[in-house]
Amino acid sequence: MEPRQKHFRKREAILACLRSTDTHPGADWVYAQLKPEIPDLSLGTVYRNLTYFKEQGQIISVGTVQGVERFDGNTHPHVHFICTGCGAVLDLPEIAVPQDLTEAAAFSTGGQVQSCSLTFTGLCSDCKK
Amino acid sequence: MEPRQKHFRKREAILACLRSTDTHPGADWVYAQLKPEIPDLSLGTVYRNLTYFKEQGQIISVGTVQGVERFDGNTHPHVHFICTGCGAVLDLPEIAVPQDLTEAAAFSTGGQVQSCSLTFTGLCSDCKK
DNA sequence: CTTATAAATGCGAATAATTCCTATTGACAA
DNA sequence: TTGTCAATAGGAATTATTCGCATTTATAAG
Repeated sequence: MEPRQKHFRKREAILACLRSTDTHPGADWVYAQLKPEIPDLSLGTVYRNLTYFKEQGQIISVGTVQGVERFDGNTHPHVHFICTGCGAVLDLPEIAVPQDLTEAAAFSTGGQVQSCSLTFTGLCSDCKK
Repeated sequence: MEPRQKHFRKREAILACLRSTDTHPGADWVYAQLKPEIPDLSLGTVYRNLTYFKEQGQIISVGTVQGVERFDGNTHPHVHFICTGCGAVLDLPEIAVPQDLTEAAAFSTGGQVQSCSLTFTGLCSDCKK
């Protein structure tokens, strides 16, 4: 089974790579993952497409951790935990974001709320030791 | 009334500047504010002290907005709204963060939770138009 | 008073993540 | 074949942030 258009192979590979992991990686990690199988991949293309997908709402930005922006291919609303020790970003699927808060925020600002992010920061179980 | 120690005037001025505003500024804004009254202030000193205060827990980082890290002198837990149009960061004092979530997060990760941040993103009332 | 020490700072260089520029390529339609 | 337009590579450029080092200041010690 061939990929439909060679033109979009890299774009699709970048999205697929991001969706295949739960490490919430940065651009350089995605690049390093794909480079071996796509030798002529450019880092600029990774940045360009991550920005593109983010604008399209197909991925989200978890924020900047230790200087690099981290992404998440899972757009379903969920909570994150960021370890200040090792820089790991974890999902906390057990914790739900109260859904009425977004309406309250929209009312409070008088603007248009597009997304909501609840993030905990601290030391993961490994770095805690 | 003399400042106690000339040695700490700049450090104190940086903290006071951050606490005097609700704009959640970045390092360059603080520098621009203080430079006229403290002509020999260095941008490096602003960065150095913001990092220092952040480590001390006397200020918090709101996150990176359009490439620059934004700070908040108000360490009392509260919710933020970030406008993707103009880059403004607003407080949403009407919205409370459920306090039991932090315990749930600590239990869920098995680690040590140090802080919690709830942030909404969208367009402010001005940029909405 | 002099000396010593350590922290805070200024200044400019260095770093590193991200963006920008330009030529090239691939897809597709006329 | 030709034209057009989006996607890309490659590397240069940008820019926020950090680093290195000499200098200044406060404070304590001799």
